Amino acid sequence: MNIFAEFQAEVVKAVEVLQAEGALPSALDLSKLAAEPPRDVAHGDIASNVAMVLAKPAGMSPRALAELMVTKLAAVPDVESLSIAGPGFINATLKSSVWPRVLTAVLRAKEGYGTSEFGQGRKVNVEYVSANPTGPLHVGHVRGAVFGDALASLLLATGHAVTREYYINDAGGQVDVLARSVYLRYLEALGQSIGDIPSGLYPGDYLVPVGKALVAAYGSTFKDKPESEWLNTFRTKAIAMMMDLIREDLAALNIRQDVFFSEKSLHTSGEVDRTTAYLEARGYIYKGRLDKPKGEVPEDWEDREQTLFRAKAFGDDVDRPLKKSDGSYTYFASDVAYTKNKIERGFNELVYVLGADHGGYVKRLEALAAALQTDQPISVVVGLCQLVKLFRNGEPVRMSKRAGEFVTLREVVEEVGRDVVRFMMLMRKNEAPLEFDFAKVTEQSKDNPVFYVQYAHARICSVLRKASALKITISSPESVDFHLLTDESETGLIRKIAGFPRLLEAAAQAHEPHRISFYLHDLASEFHSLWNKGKEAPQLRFIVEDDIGLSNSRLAFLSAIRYCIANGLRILGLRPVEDM
RNA sequence: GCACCCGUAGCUCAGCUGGAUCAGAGCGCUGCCCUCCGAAGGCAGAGGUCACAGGUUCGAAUCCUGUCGGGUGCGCCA
Repeated sequence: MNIFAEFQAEVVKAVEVLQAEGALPSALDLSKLAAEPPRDVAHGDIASNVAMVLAKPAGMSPRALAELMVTKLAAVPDVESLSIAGPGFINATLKSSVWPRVLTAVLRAKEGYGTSEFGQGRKVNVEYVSANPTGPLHVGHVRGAVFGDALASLLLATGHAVTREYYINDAGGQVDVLARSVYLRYLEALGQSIGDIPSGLYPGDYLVPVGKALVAAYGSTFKDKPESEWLNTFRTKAIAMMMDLIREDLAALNIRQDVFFSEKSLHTSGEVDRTTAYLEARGYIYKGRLDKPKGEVPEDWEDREQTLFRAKAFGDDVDRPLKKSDGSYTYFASDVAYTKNKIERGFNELVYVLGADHGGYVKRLEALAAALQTDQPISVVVGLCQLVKLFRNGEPVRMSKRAGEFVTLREVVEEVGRDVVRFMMLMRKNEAPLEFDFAKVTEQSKDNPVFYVQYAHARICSVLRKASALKITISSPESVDFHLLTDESETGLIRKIAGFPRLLEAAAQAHEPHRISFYLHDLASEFHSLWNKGKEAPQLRFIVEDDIGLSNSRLAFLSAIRYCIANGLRILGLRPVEDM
């Protein structure tokens, strides 16, 4: 049940009636209509901007149009009263009978409350993490991982068909470096002394088990053999083991992706060749020279003719090379084939979650989709996640790869817990930088938003336990008398709960899961506030022992709040706690 | 040089895609509230020319242009 969506539908209906009567022009753009909670509760329950949005195309003043609308909307069953305010807002106050229905709907929907068919028919691919398969994930990956995962859940909850995807960069030079690094570990496992790992190779200890596994599988077969004999085998094995490691890291954050897509497979399947030919056939490829780069010029830069994709024609800053000087494909060529592959799988929307350092990719990804889309338009959404600054008791945590001091994802999760990590990553919108203080996020106080929200849930559970100990049980949702809830804190909370489905839709549309975090914090705050009112005013407590009917309503009401919090937390990927 | 992101209270940030007494929350500071379903909480005070200057319209923190300041990136690396 979404009172805003329902009212919106009534507004549209009223507009259509007025059109049929000839009072309004037949062609009107209704996409800007909104039914939203007014900023100020004194204005009523729902505010509509119809009159202001349609005034100009209808050739009427907003107030006059509002008057007209009101004559039609007055007949809507749930509406108690309507008023026209400010520049032409139509404010609706709903009948008090609406609120019990909202609560009943929550209790019936349970874990499903808030979900909708909003995105029905939209097939969305969310690609996130996609870290190179050369080692475990580190802190830098955490934010994108959590953001992508929560966004995917949010889209799923709002009715989109979602595929969570990881693109494995297993075709470039970095995986050869991995194989060579692993070869040293192999020799080491055979008892050879390898000394310091030469620079240019991956020094991490996490490769030691790979060396051992290779000895277990092949014995000393590859000892003293030229690279050409072992490179492929070692690379394949190492990538597989690194991906296992990465999957475990992700699991520690409660992340499970549906598709792990291999870049290499695009080459072996011939898709890169095919897509290149496809672009060629459309005249999107030409031979040409690029200008010298403006910033820091790489030392080995040379002016030469290249095979270029006309990215500029699709909004990119420069045309992009498809082949290297040795004739092999560039990474970008794989991207072309990969995008084509996604489009052929039928996605309407491609979401890319990237780190802020990949901001320069946005235009080329959009250009690719534009060039490759067929009859169905593809929308591209890029979620850029800004850096996370780590602190420990206010002191910045230094991370330098040289000194080997980089913090792994696993270390962070193990130190503060996965729910805390997830929630903190979602307390900011993705494009804002984020501060993460190890000490603060584990603090058990209201300063810590994770705790604050979890505490509200636990408190509710505590009351429900208490009630059940007193043998007060909640009757069926239909028989609860919610009209007994009349305090303004109570009605305020009910309104808040009623707004949950709308919030999820808006968050999904904007691709902003952080809105859920803020909503939950607000909801928790209103709940804690009501709780404290009960200290001063015993008649406001949830359990009123000499009034079973009232207690019953309040407990059912509490359950509704609880579903709301729990559902929000679950979409963010956290477990609601019943006890702390 | 170019592109993208950001600029809101002393600090960290919201502001629901242009709405209404809208300039907000938390922290910090000050003063209150436990005989009580969890005080691990709550209530109240205070603070900002929404970086700056123009523009668009019924209406701008929000959209456009320019300036200043911070971040990121900019050929065959992935």
